[in-house]
Amino acid sequence: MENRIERIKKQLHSQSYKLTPQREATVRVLLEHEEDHLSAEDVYLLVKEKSPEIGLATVYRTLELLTELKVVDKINFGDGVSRYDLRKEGADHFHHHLVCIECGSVDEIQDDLLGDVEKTVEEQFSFIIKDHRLTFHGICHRCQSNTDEEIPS
Amino acid sequence: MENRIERIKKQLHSQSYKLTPQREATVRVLLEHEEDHLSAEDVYLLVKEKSPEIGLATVYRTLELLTELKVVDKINFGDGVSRYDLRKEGADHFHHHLVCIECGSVDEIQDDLLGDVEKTVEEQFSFIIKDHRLTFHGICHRCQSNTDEEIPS
DNA sequence: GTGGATGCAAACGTTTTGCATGCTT
DNA sequence: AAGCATGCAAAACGTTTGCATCCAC
Repeated sequence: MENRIERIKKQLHSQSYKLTPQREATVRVLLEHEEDHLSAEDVYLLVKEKSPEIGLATVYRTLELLTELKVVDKINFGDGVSRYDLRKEGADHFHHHLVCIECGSVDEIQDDLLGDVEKTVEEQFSFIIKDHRLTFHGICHRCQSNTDEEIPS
Repeated sequence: MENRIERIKKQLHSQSYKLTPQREATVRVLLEHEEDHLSAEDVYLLVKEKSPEIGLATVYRTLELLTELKVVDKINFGDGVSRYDLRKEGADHFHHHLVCIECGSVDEIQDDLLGDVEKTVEEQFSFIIKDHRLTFHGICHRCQSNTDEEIPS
């Protein structure tokens, strides 16, 4: 935790940005909710719990900055809001997502499933891949067992 | 062209929706611009050329309806607008996209690249895949040859 | 004291909604 | 006459921006 903050701090400094208290509070929320896929508003509300004076615009500006630095990835599951997902330590590719159309849950796949596919695409379409987004929509394992129960969000 | 309209008409009727003139005009625009990735506003402006009395809300409502019927797929490339992409005839999977970070162009890949990957995911994560979204971000073949020219959008 | 960072409120662009009107059967 | 579909305008929503203030060096 602390060393991840330290690393992000260095990354900011290397581009002459500072890790202000507001930025640190935002990063901490992201670290504490690594498994969730928080929207800017979600992050704002969580940061506000510990630092009530923070403004929504600052959260947006911080998230934008972190996206530029590739500390987080901005992703959109089609529900009209952007969500922010911390990059895993040393991950050179963006992980994939399983979105359940029943309960709305989002699970992550860390495995690099696209190695071969990317090689094919680069050769066949002369396209130099810099990043990717892969999301599967379907029914998660939890909803398969609880077929007739409502899953609260 | 005409038979594709006919098929969509039947699909609407089967769910007791009508193919009104406005809906038909919208579908025709989508068919005529199958390669593009039009936003709702884009569609609206194009429909307006031939049917100037149409309202933007109707276009939105039509696109929503077509999305429900899986005639089109709604997709978001992260620029804040939803785009609508006709499903290819008989395509059982949604095609993939190559988004160029230089010139903003969007190319399509019709090949089913994910067969093996999906099998792995379904087995390994007990997830029943209903749909997918795969987008690569990188440099398209045109921008690789024209490295120092500006490509107009 | 200078420059970046912040908080607030206003502005913005996209999408949705309410409602009165219109069309079709 | 009933019910869906439409057009318009207003509202809603997420996000960005302008600006005065603040803070760190």
